[in-house]
Amino acid sequence: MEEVAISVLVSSLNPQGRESARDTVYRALRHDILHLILKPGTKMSEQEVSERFEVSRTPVREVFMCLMQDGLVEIYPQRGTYVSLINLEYLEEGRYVRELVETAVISEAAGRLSEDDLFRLETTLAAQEISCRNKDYLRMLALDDHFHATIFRACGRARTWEAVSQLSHDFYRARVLRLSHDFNWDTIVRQHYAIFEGLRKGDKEQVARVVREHLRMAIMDRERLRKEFPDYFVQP
Amino acid sequence: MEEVAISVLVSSLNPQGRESARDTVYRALRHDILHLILKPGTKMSEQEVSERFEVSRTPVREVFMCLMQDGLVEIYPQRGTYVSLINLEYLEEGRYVRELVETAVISEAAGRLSEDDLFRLETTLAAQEISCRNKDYLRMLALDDHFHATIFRACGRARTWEAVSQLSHDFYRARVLRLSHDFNWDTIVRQHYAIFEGLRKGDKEQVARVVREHLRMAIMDRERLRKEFPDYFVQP
DNA sequence: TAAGGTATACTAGTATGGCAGTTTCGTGCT
DNA sequence: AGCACGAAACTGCCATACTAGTATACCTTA
Repeated sequence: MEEVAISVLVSSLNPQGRESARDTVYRALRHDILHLILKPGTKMSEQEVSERFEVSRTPVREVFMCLMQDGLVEIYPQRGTYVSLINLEYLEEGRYVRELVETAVISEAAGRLSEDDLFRLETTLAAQEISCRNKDYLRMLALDDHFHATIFRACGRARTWEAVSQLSHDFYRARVLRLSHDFNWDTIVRQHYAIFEGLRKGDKEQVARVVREHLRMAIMDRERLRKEFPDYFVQP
Repeated sequence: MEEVAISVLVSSLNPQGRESARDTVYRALRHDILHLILKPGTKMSEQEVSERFEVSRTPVREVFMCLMQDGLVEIYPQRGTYVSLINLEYLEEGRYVRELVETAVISEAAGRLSEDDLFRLETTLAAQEISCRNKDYLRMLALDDHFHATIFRACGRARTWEAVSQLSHDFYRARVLRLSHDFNWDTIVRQHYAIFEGLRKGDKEQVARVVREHLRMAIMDRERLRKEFPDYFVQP
């Protein structure tokens, strides 16, 4: 059921439907990095990955390049490729831009969504409630992003969402990191409902306010995170 | 003297200083596509490119991948790779996001720039006046971007600028296209001066207003462009 | 024992060849 | 003349071999 997140992330790889070895490896590694299965700072050898996926080094190499462009790995020629560390400055930058763009886009969307769009959002909300009850946090995270992505797409801003997401990789990883701890997803679901209602009623003020609140809530205690996982972060 | 633009564009390819064959080809092709030397819709064969740059097909392949991620080419497996057409929707989307982000960032920057930053901006302005007098339009374009990039970088938002630029490739190509026609760069330089003054005085209102005006001015007559270069654009 | 230099085992970068699709164009048949 | 078929010439995809640069462990030497 990871497809919710993945379909958003990859999408633009192959104009046709077919999936190359490259796409497979790219999806897998990207997923593993974003979900901290591959921990920041880990060394990734082309050889090792090519053996794990049973492909040659060529597609792996290309995947590494893409991941570097995404800012997810760093390649040091003749030395090695490493999962990039989480950069708190990048994190804040991503969050800031997202707040900026999303409040604007969502105000624009208020009252303009089609019945179809609203249905999609409501369905996602239902899924969120279930996942929340089951304490399936990773799926919650995916659905959270899916909710926001749907709104962007509904206003014809799919590319904007992708660009903003691109900038928010460290934000995402930090959110995953925080999952191991507490955190009340109830609040998030409630906020989503508030956004949904605001969108339906067309209340620009409300949706902008809630979204801002929603994203600011995600400003977690960074120092604590850094204390707890010191070698996951770049030192300032 | 293209370095002004290029250094901004590439930057993050190689953590070290050295440049691989891949980087060279990437830079060159990217430049050629953005400046319409390679026209939208052109077929690009791996073979042809590898011969032109006297490298093997492997780095060329990798460059094609990167360009696809940038949205500058489209790869159809077993058929060919083509320079992507300009999409007016993407163009407007890029312009919209840029307006949104840049007005916010620049208001934030007002009154907070260091002497060093202001000096850099003023130097760029001087260069612009010269290029304007010489009617060196391509350099004007590069300097225009450089001016804005400098502001972003000065507020520690370099990555934001890159992400926004990424989204603005079609916007950029359209600007290049328009260069062949009229257009009063004087106005642009004057606006830049106004921005500069506003930044120095710390007048948030002024800079935001001018930037918005500045970017809206770039809303060119799209229909005319499409009429004139019909096969450069995707049909809606 | 400690320091320095060298050999070796890595790394990523590049070149090349073979494969499997797709397109194109020429040939032969109707 | 027009249409269908097939061969050939592309395309990108992947595997493999080789090059060159880097880190490290070990051995030599002072």
